[in-house]
Amino acid sequence: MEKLRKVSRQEYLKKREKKMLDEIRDHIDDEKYLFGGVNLTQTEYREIRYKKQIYNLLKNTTDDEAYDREYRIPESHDDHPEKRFAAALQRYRDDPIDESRKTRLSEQETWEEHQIRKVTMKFGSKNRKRKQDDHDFVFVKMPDRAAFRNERETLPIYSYRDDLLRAINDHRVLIIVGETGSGKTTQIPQYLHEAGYTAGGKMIGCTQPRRVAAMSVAARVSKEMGVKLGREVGYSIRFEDRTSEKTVLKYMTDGMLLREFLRESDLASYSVVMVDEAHERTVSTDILFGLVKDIARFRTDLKLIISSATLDAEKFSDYFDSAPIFRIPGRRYPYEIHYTKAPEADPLDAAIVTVLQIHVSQPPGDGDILVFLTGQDEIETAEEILKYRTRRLGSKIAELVICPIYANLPTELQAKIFEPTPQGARKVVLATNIAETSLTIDGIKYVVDPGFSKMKSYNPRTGMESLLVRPISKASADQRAGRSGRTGPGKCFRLYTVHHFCNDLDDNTVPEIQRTNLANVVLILKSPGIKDPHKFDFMDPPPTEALLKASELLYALSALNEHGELTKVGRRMSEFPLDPMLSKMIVASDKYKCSHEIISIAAMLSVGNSIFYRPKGKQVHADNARLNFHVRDVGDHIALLKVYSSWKEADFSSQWCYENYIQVRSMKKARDIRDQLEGLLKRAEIELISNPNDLDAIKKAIVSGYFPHSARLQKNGLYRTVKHPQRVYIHPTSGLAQGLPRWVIYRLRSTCGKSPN
DNA sequence: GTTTCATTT
Repeated sequence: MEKLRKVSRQEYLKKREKKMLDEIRDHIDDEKYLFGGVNLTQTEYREIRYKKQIYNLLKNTTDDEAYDREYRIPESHDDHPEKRFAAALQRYRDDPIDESRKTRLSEQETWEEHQIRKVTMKFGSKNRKRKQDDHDFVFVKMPDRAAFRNERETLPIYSYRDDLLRAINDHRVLIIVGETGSGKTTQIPQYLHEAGYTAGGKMIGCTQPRRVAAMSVAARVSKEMGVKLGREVGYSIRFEDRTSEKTVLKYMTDGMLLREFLRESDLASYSVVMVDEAHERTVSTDILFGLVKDIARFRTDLKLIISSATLDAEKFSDYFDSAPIFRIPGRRYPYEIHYTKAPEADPLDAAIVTVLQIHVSQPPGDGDILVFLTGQDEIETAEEILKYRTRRLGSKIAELVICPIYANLPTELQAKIFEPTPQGARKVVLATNIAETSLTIDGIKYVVDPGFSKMKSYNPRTGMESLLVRPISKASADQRAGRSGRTGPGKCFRLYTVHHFCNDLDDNTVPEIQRTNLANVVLILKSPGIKDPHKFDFMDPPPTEALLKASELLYALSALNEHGELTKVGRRMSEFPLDPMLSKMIVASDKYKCSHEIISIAAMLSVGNSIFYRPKGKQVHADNARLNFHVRDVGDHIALLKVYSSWKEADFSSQWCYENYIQVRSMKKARDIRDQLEGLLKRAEIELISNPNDLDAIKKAIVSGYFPHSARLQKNGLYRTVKHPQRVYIHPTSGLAQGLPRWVIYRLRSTCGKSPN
């Protein structure tokens, strides 16, 4: 009975999908353009063939287990952190400003003072001593050259130099465990160079997950070696290649090495590849693992170094056929960890109270406070409350300088966290995860960790990505704690219980490759001729269904043929470092003679964050400014194009951006991406043609990339996606929110929709 | 009915 119902529901869905496809055909005059030059009957035909292929694939994987593998989709947490945050935010917004609540406030005041007095009691119990990592290289001051030799020799790694070189000589793959501060990133490549691994012009490549890291480490090493940056020592990141013929030590982002691999699939110009910060498990590092492991099998002269933080060392070793592990101690200060005795009902409130407690009970000037919060909204709220409460305490306490920091904060405001704290005051830094790995702030002694962060997750069933507030992992909690006391011993206040830490938190954060849309990954894996991404040697395989979903999308975009092989279109698409739907859009623009406009749109869309600046208190002005770019119900893509061309007409002026509530940084990034895309057109055999007035042509090109994300207006005013029966609605900030066109194409988590008519 | 942690090619 149960089974029957299931099957009939599937059939029902299938029928409905077909019906919707039929309806599309009825509503669109030019049926060719909606499906990128393929008429519908053919699409249906392909769909059937593709379903068959998936069926075969599944049959070949044999075990149902693989198919049913647990998807790493975060389940809704029992106590709904999001709801709790939302409620807390609301409460605080209503709270302090309202005059009629004075009685309640004075009660709160008494309570607060009471709390502050008993501060030492509260965190007295349950200490756990931990060691602490010392320094990254990003903001290290450069001493003069004469001092370098000495300084190099005082690094912890120096005493292991000979053993290390012997181990590398004896093994093809070596796992190196060394905490930050051991000097591995700067020293190992130099040791290898001194030992002759760069003879014959071969390079030593060292990958970093972040651009700044690659740049600054290269700068540091070139100074240590006394050579000009970009000559013997260089770096290679997107938009900037500072290497030359002479370069032997090359620092680069992991994504960059991946792109290089697509051009030179045996990495012949390298004698050593060092994958640094491997524990961060970025998608690029994870793919590199598989590729590099494969290369090392036939290139016996290639040395492989995987360097990671302590926790996963055995796992890395297992993956690389029991490669030996080499441990190097770091240079650390001790830090204490304090837990709460009982769980906190309201993490934001607890964090604020803790900050005030620390501030009042500890002498000013002994160290600053770092608080980890989940996002911009929460940081802004916390800032308001803290300002309000410290103002009320007035001269009873020392000054508290509040510094918010998150990636989307305009750069000039970000600089504030690096300003030294004034005499007699204390700085409290309210940060997102950005302070966990990407930047280090001097002078932090106290860390307040409520134990949550926002995480991207991908649901392969619906093809939807979402951002959820989730408890962090143990590794992440330790990383946060380690941020205390870079300058001396520190303290970390965890706003949860020891029990929660030990029993509820995962050991490690789920690797990104298991919670992301894999379309791009599959396209990359297809290009060098890896026959089956399902058989790719992932260290942590992504869910089978996510891979299938990705292949299915690429097939629909005609990047793969019915045998799962890369087509000509697919090859042209893979030239672009973009999401496949955007790449397809560009490839299609060749046909519609509007590549000039489409690459602008693609660049604007692929700037990670929003182009529009919407500061608190000025939302109305910002929204009005944005409306200037929407001419009637023309769609948000066209609006983005207008933003870009207006900026260009204004000579790329920053002033213009301020006047129009546009993020300068995002626009500059869009311009960089656009320039790069323009350069790549030739490789993909696309002509650069401008056709700014034919909006229909532009829309057609967009649709041929984005048709898998189309949704149709229903009678009740909501939209329903075509591919999966999923209810969606247009974000109120979209230019289409009022018009409600019959059809839209959409981009998830974003303010973009557009009508195809 | 009003958003979005962090990265990267």
